[in-house]
Amino acid sequence: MKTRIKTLLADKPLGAQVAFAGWVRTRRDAGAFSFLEVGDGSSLANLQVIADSALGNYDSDIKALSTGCAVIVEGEVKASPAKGQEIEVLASRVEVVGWADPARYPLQKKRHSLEFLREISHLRPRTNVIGAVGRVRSYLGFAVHRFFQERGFVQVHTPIITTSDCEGAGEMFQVTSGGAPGKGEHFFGRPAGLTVSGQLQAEVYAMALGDVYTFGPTFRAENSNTSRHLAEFWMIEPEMAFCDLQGNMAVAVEMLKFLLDDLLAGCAEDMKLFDSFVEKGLLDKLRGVVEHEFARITYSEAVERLLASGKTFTFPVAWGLDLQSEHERYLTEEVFARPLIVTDYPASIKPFYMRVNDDGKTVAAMDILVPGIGEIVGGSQREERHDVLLARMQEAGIAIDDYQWYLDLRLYGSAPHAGFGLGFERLLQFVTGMANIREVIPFPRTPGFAPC
RNA sequence: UCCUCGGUAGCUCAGUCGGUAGAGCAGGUGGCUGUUAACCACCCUGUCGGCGGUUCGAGUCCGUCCCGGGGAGCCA
Repeated sequence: MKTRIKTLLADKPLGAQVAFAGWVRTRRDAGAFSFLEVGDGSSLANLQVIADSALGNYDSDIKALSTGCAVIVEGEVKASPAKGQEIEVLASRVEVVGWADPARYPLQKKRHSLEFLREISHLRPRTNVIGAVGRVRSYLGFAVHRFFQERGFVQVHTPIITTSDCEGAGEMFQVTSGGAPGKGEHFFGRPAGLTVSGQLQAEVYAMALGDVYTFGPTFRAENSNTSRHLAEFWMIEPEMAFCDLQGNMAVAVEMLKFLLDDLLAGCAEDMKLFDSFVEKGLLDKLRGVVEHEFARITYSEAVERLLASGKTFTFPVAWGLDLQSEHERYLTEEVFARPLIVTDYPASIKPFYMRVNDDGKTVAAMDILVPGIGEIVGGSQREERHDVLLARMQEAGIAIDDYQWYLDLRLYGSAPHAGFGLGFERLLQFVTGMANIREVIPFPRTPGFAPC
């Protein structure tokens, strides 16, 4: 019976005979035996194995072990007499099941640059930091589902292939059958693409099931080459019926605090690694977000603040112009030094589906900005009035015929509703401190890059 | 896509005024040690990102393309 190293390190079953399997991180030889550091991916920490020279395969196998080799170990758990680890396993058997030729294996015991590791995305999860990201990503993804499920939200699997663009959400990848016979020019009878957002379809289910959410992959064919953009990324999009902008913000803030708090408790070991080696002060930063209120200002107030700041910005500040990265960073990093919610943007710079405020000039939109990343959440109350929505769509040049289904939601039992989108990888960047988004998704897809 | 800085050994980098390339680590061999990124000695390692140009001669200068870092735009 194989036991996970995480379990052995937590339970410390001194005197017990155990069996486990993993990959050798390092081998150090001492006179009559060798130290093997073995990890199985279940935790950041490895388990030290004492392999005595009396073992039958000591000279043939154990002395030849190197970083990356796969082994199955059986032995007795003992208290370690030396510093660095509490327990170790005195091996009665070490079976090598997979060699890793040290002359060719790219991973060394040393640190590697993240850029180099990206070139070997099939091997990089074996490193401490990328392995930790993998565990944290999994934990956080499950926490997202827990947050919504515990509050009665219903998950909706919105389509990956879609025929409706979500205006303002960037370029779509085109989907074709590559000339597969029998369906004419278009497999679906019309042009189709990969989804850029599940929001519009989520609204359909919100108007039937109440509170819903999507959590799935999203695709953008933008030629974006930055540390914050991917061509394929995962988005969390709740959509709530009978909900206004205030309720929307409340859910977004509660969700962020829940996720951070849960992660700090549930991934303490990995989070400590990020705090020590990736972003100093990360844990304090995250605790601060959990414990403090988010700052809130309207777009109009933000413009006033920027104009009154006396700062010289590269891009102009004026009511009606969108806030640039430098403006958002100044507000969230310098003025407030904590997460900041900016609301009520000019209608002219926001998509058609956002609800027009009574002033006729602004919409019930909200962006949550966080220090270091910028925009992490974007949401709004949706326009529920058929006539207003139709006018906005015509104004925006939307092909009305393609969106009758969306307009129908406002024709039959329309209700106020609201929702937001959260970029899962942006959140992971924020919680791990990883500077480049390519490090927080297992297989990053960027322009010109998709090796496997 | 734009601005900017880079691409030299498996990795991280140095390479002066244009004169045919070096260090540390990794790897190999041997030694030593309850070791912790072990240590000591010796040995091996190159399409200097690709293509083209200038030159007696290019890692070095010029052009162009590809890739990466940082910043920006677009956005999540």
